[in-house]
Amino acid sequence: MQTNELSKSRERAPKIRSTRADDAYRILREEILRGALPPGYKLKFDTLQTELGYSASPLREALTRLTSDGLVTSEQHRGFTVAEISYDELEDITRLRCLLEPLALRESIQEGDDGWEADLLAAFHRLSKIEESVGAEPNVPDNNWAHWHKNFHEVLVAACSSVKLLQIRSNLFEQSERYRFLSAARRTTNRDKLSEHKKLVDAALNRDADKAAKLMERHIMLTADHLIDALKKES
Amino acid sequence: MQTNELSKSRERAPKIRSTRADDAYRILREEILRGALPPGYKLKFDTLQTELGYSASPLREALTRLTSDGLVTSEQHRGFTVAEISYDELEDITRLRCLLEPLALRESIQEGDDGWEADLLAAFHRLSKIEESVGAEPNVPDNNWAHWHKNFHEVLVAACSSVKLLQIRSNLFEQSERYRFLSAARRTTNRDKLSEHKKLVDAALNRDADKAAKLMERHIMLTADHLIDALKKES
DNA sequence: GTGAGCTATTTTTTCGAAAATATCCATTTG
DNA sequence: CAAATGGATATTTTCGAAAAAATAGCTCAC
Repeated sequence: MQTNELSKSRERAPKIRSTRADDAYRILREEILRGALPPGYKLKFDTLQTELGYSASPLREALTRLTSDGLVTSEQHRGFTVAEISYDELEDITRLRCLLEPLALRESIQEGDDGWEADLLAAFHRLSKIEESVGAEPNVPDNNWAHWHKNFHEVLVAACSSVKLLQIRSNLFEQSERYRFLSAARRTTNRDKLSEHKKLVDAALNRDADKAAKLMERHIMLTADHLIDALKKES
Repeated sequence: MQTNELSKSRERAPKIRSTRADDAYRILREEILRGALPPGYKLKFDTLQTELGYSASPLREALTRLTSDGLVTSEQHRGFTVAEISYDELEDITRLRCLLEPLALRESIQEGDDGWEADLLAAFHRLSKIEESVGAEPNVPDNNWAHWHKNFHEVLVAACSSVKLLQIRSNLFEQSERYRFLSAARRTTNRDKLSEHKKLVDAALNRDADKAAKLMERHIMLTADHLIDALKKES
């Protein structure tokens, strides 16, 4: 049990204490997103408990949350399973993203201040640096790239004032992410995302909401098309 | 919904038992929706445990789910609280509903078959019967009315094929419901909702998606305006 | 051979108590 | 007097085991 070490480190910096349920949630989400826990995989408490070192209560809370996120399904008295994937669902998610993501972007562009512009430039810079270095090996689903890509898209819409819209957007983005990871191994072509992102930044900073919205929609559609292609090659 | 028939069939085949966490979830959601547990109320485990008779684990799961639903907030190591309400949030919810609810309705009208038409007529019938009997006492937030009203709106969009859209819609509807209940005690005027619902049914059965969508948007806006008026009278 | 019923086993769910953390309040200290 | 200290209390979170339910395996009747 890590209780000893944990409580020691907590003594030093007592402010930031995450619960074990939180940690379990993050870990499981990661593993599901990147396909380490594949669709349909039965999430047994016994296994998870011994493998992750968390007891049933925090695990159960984590799985409950993931169920709300749409990454896990649950049946009464039958436990939890990693959610299945399907073309239909990917299309469904994509369609909604095409509607909501541009909407959030429009508002963000309208409301964003100097701080937002700065954040956006910073986020783009980080992303492009990663993209350069990863560019050589396109087939490796790089952890860092995913992180900064997500961050970039989050900053892009961050100035939007609709909390609910941002929540929904974030959840849909996350679900798309899983499809990306699941098709990443089979991905062959690597389109020039950097320039797509660059164009988004330019439009945003020029406060050209119409253009930005259009670019965003195309960006999402292109990504989804790639995913569908990749998934089809498998089957 | 067909909850009655379903539960009856469950009695015969005693296989399907709900978990205590499920029950706790439903109970707490009800109480929060109708304001018995008011915004800002601290949800202490000790109290809930003795009052509802559930132990910590199922309660915790219920509260976690309600947090995802936006009815409860939680802070690490600080437990759970009934979510606060605000004009801003109500506006936010309303705006999104005005966007998504008509969209779902359009698709439902496009895809709905004969069975859907029948369900819709049935749902409207039940609602109008309730509405007649409740009409005399407009200020009583009647449990049954809320149930059949929710059911009516659910059936309206039920033929929409986008699972995610329906999930989001349902969640936003639920959050609006809380505002309705919270303002119900202070409600004075009682507009003619029955005719609004009637018009929706007619447009839907005539497959006039444009008209139905417009009616729906107006319906949501009117409701929200009433709520805001009612809430303002309080402060 | 098939399938209904029964038992053993596995797995989920729930409980009651222990551990970890936050909160409160009195007291001290600068 | 304000802020820091420390200990008592309240509360949340987690654990380990018991209870409840599902699943698998087996027997036996037909």
